[in-house]
Amino acid sequence: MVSYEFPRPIATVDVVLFTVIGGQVTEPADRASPRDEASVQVVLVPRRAEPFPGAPAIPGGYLRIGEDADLAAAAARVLREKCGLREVFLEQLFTYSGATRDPRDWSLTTAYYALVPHELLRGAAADLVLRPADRASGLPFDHDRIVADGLRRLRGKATYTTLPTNLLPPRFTLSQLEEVYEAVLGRKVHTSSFRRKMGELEVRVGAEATPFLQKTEQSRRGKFRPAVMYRKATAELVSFPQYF
Amino acid sequence: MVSYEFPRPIATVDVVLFTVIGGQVTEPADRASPRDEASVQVVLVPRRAEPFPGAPAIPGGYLRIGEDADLAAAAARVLREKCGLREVFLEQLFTYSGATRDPRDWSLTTAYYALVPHELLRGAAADLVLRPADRASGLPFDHDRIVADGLRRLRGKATYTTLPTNLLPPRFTLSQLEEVYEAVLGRKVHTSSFRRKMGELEVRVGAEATPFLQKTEQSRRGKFRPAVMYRKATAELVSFPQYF
DNA sequence: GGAATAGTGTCTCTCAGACACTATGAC
DNA sequence: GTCATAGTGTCTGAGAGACACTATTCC
Repeated sequence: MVSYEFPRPIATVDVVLFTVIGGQVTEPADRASPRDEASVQVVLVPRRAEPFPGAPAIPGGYLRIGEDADLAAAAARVLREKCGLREVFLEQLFTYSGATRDPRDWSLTTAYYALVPHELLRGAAADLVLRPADRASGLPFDHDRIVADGLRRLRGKATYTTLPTNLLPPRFTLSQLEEVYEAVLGRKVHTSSFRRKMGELEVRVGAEATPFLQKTEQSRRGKFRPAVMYRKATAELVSFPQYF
Repeated sequence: MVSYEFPRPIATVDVVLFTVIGGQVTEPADRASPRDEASVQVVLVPRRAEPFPGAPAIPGGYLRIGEDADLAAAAARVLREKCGLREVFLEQLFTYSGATRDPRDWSLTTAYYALVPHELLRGAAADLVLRPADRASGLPFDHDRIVADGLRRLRGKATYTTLPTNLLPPRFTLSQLEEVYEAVLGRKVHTSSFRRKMGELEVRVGAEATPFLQKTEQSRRGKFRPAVMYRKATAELVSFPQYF
């Protein structure tokens, strides 16, 4: 039997890009203000094309089968072209589809979510818009739902993995890490328990186990007691033995 | 700016269908043999079309944009047409893509995984092939990887949700439920702890909480002590407060 | 010294793991 | 009674939650 070809749908990719601002995460070390809370933001880009030109939307675009090796490569290209970002954490979220979600034709979009430390955004594209991730609504297409799903995934994985470390630069303090977790989870964590669990977390490198968090010689200096800066032992996601 | 149309990829859906056989799950109540372990099986269908005609593969097919409302509907149609199944648990797994995964063209397939009690398979299509899910290999395309990913998802969700209940008929005993969890997780669980956690599990129905497992008047009779049969309070997935 | 943040020590209480125990029905 | 499965009671040990405490820096 010869394979019969069916009409093909529109195929696109969309990226929910998250970052964290506020608190100790982005403030200069010498800031004087009392601690304000860090918050998760979603990065939007004004649409250039029809439909909805000008409306802030999550970055996305057509799959280019002559150019993209696979969907992940297409998502990375979108981040590069629309946000000026390279080498950020990127993971597939969900594929949304349907006869009516795009006014033009039956369409299918594979959504990815990405995490970026805020400092990397500052040198990137100029037309980026930040919105609090839990209050993003009124976006075109089904982007409201995609953002909500991405945030849910981020929250879920934050409870048992080191995923939120990807929202910080390579060197960070434990206070910053705690703030990022609190921003993502939407609640305070117990400082002592948090440090205990983080400090006990190990990662296998071949046969031997090494601590996931490695002390560096650097410290972050501000108006008060300096904080030790840590780096990750691996870029991989690491799971906690138990929940938070 | 007028939207420029790019060439579209092949779009298909594939379904990893799991079931559990053996042990108390499928044996007749009066069987005399000593308990053999239950095991997770993946359901395969011999391919009818090129490429790889005749080879057992996970059921799949072209997306039909004139017929399918969305990808989930396409997956449900595939289960109906190729396996004779309706109304089984079905959830999106991952979208696989690339220029080379299908010899014909740049292709994209959204994989779903589905769970079915074995008794529903007996009245279904005749050409179905069962394979132990953890030893399925040599399948066409990238189906080996898709099955492995589906099994990993099933295992992962089994540790914190009631997902494996979908591998049992509407009425089941706690022993059967334990066997299904053991088959999925690939290890024994502690009977006492398992029953304690299952028994304590509650589900919110509006404002009030009711037990997830509801006793029925029926009991499952065999050669030995009869077992109380339970039913689920809800078809929804329920999460445990903690891990197993 | 005070203010503010960084970081630690330790108690408690919950709950999963362990396992011995009882219960029921066919024979 | 025995056999086999169904189902329970209870101890314990690990570890998250709670919170008081100490440490370091700038002023």
